[in-house]
Amino acid sequence: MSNPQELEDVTAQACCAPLSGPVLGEREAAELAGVFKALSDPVRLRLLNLIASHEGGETCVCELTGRFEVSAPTVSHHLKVLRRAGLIDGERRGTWVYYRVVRERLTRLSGLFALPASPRPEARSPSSR
Amino acid sequence: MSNPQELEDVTAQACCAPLSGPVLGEREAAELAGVFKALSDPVRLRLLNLIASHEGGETCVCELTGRFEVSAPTVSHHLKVLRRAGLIDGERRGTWVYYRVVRERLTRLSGLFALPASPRPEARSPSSR
DNA sequence: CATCTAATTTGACATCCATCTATTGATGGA
DNA sequence: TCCATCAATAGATGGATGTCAAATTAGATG
Repeated sequence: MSNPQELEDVTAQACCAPLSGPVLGEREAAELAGVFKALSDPVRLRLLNLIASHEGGETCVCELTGRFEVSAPTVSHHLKVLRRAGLIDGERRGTWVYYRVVRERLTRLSGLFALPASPRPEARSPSSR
Repeated sequence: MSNPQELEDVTAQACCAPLSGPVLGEREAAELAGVFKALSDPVRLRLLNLIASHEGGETCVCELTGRFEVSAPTVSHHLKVLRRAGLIDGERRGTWVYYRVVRERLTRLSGLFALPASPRPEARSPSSR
């Protein structure tokens, strides 16, 4: 799961500066978009939620399949997508596989939506172009 | 743009509790996923970034088209998607249309990725099932 | 009213993606 | 070694989505 060559992280240096910060380059935008794409599915969101809120910090896949209206392979697929986005990481222990969230990743995303103190509404110059 | 019946907000009560919080219901997950879907495109991300970082707090569409490798109708389409997700709002003034970010929306997203103090790693009960 | 420009909508098309069934890989017990 | 179970992969398919060109709407101006 955390095997280096098995699944490269497509979003290595994505995300950091807030969305209201300096202009996003094409590359950063693409990487960031990848993370959000991973979060853009209801099932994946619920999977992430279950894993993140599970006591012990990790969840067995066997606890996830059957809890959704989709088949086990589909759950597996979604876990893979979350993993490729760097949001979770998995580890096999005997028969079962356990997933946990990548804390730093979630923490970083949080900062993305920070906004500056004020949008200076007095500066509303209509046709200032 | 902010015309009530023109474009209903599909994510009215989406998002609030952190992803690590109480279990996400199907409906909340679907609504939240919608917001992330809106953020899952590089062009949309750059548009949002430009609007959010523009001085005066708003940006004329005329400043956005031509700044991308996509056509004007496509930019318009993406702005509509961001609008439907409740991330931006637009207003026509004379010939031009101006967009601004919905601050509270971005602020709320920030809280989503908050994590509890510690995942209690000692509680790693392998096959507690 | 005619016309020009800004922005959006429409319709078409190619690609991507979530889902399933069937199969394969991995682990552990009889 | 054989089999049962958990998890992931492979391949197929229907629906969603990003894109564009062309048409349309909305204001401003002559």
